[in-house]
Amino acid sequence: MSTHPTSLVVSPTPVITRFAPSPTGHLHIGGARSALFCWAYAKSRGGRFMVRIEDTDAARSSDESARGILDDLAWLGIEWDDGPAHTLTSGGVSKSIATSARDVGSYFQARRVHFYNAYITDLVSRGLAYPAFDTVEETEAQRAAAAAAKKTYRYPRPSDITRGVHTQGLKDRWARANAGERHVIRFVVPHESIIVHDRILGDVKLAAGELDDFVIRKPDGLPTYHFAVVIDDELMGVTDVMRAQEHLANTPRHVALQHALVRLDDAFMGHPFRTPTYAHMPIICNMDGSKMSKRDKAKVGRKALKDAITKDASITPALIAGKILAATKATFPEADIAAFIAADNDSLDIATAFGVAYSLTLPEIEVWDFRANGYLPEAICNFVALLGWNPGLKTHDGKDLEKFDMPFIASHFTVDRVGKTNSKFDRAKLLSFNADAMVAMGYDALLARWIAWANDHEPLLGKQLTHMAATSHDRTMALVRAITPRAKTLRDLAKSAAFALVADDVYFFDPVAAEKNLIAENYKGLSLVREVRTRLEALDPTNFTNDTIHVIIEQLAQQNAGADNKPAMSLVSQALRVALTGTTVSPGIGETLAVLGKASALARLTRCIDTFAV
RNA sequence: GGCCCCAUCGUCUAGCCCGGUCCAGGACGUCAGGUUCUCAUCCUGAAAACAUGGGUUCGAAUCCCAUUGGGGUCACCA
Repeated sequence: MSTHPTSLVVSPTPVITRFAPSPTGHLHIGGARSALFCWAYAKSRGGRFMVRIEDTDAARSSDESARGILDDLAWLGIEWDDGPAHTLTSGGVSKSIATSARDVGSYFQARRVHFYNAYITDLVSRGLAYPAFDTVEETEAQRAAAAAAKKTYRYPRPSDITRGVHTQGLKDRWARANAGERHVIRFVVPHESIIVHDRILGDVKLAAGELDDFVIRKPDGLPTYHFAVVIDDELMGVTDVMRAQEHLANTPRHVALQHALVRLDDAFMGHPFRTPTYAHMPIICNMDGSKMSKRDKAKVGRKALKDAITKDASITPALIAGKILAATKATFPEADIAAFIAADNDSLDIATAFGVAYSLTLPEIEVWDFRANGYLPEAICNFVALLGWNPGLKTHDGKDLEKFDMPFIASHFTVDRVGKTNSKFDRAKLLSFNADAMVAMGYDALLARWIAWANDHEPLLGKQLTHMAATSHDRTMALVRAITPRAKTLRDLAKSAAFALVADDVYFFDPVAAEKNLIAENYKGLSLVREVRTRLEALDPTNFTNDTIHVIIEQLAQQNAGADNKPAMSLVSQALRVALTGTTVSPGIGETLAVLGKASALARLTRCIDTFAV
């Protein structure tokens, strides 16, 4: 764990890591962990952490997604030194990131096409890349034929192409391409085995002949992922690549490209591309072992839909569309919904809209989901850091150290403590971490966070809380203290706080609870409520605290002790609880009263008495 | 299916590299008690794992091999 002091001296180049998301949706929780580890590694080595937006899929990428991903990263506290400038605004506070990024050109790949094209041209001129004119249908057909014959499909190198030779065939192809014919550019892979030295997995060898001539530039002129990554990592000085294991199989392509490429810029003209160190991290899975993906939302939505249809055959796509329209004002064609049910599409939009319309809880997959549901960034980072890594330290009482903050991760992270095995994402444990984090920050901070969260995600609640905190701060703090042990997320907080947030004259008396605790035994409970009301009325409003109230309640309980002389605490408190909240569940009865305050408490007791008095 | 990676309680993991201190420790969850005015919180305790089979060795969770199982990847997506 402790870095050897010499290692810093030995390593001359500063560490530069990067997180390179594709802006096609929200930040995936697995991506968040990748980013966290890259960030932590750079920080632990005094290096720089970079974010680059891989928007080379013109059809699926969007600036909105890019902004969302950057915002989620910033919210998590994973701040990049290099990358797009971004301002995080949360709870009315703004924070700017990447204000002194290195000047290495745009951090959006779609704006770096000139770089890629220069290197493509160079490769072609050296007989290491060639235009190919196959249609998508043709290659698809060949692939299908190979699959039918149970053979591995590899793109066959054209006979007019020889690696490293600028053949006449290549010249002809280039002429056709320049004339405007639709084409891709393929890389002429070397016939040699490639070894990836992985810092987590060890040496991973790919035999010669396993790679085919893969595409490095698409018909629209944009580079493929493989090519853009290799060019940019070199040009941007990336020294260490850390990413999920799903990328392991791509790495030989990248290494092959690095071996073939040389720098074309003045400062480094002719220098061969360097191979960064690689570390492939285990994958984060669902509890059922499958890879955690955005499609899981569709799966859950579809299952609920199917269950509903099984129960009630009259439910049709048209009916569902209507209900979605009513709930979300969004319109979906019946055909799309039918296709969704039949698993012919996995529309996230339909799944989400369906979830809203049918009050269905979809699994949290993206950072945004956790954010909206009231998880704390520090809890998420802490939890996610433990998926595939741990500091290997003990607490003072000998237990495994597993609660820590971002500075700790930044100073203690080492690649050699990253594991090799995939992990399952256990929400129950995350919830536990989140609950602990809420307590750990202290009630003042928690209130501020709760309000900030509510302002962003539940504006009405935010207004209510802001008003309450401003007008009666003591009662608000009492409320937070009372409900925190009953909540695991910021969103949960509102559930336990509902009794205090509802108006004095609208909450509903649960009939069963009222019968049992107020009316039964000849209105025993109600008479206790009357008695409490009389005694509370005598209290000074400024002295309406848990302690003073508790004394009064205990006295009354003692006076109503049963034959065994045990105070009738349960009798009194349950009667009061129903009177004050309409239900039998609330924080301690003294706390409940104190949170409401004298005026509100008396009003509620009066309303209860008026409602049930004979 | 080809190629690649992986394998400790239900889950996250410590231990493995440098065999003995491990009839395997912690955490979450579960269960049982306790505290308690309800619900929670909190406290105590319990059940719960080295995938299987071969080696190597005086000795294997730790090293080697095979099997089985799981995962990833095979795009003009990234």
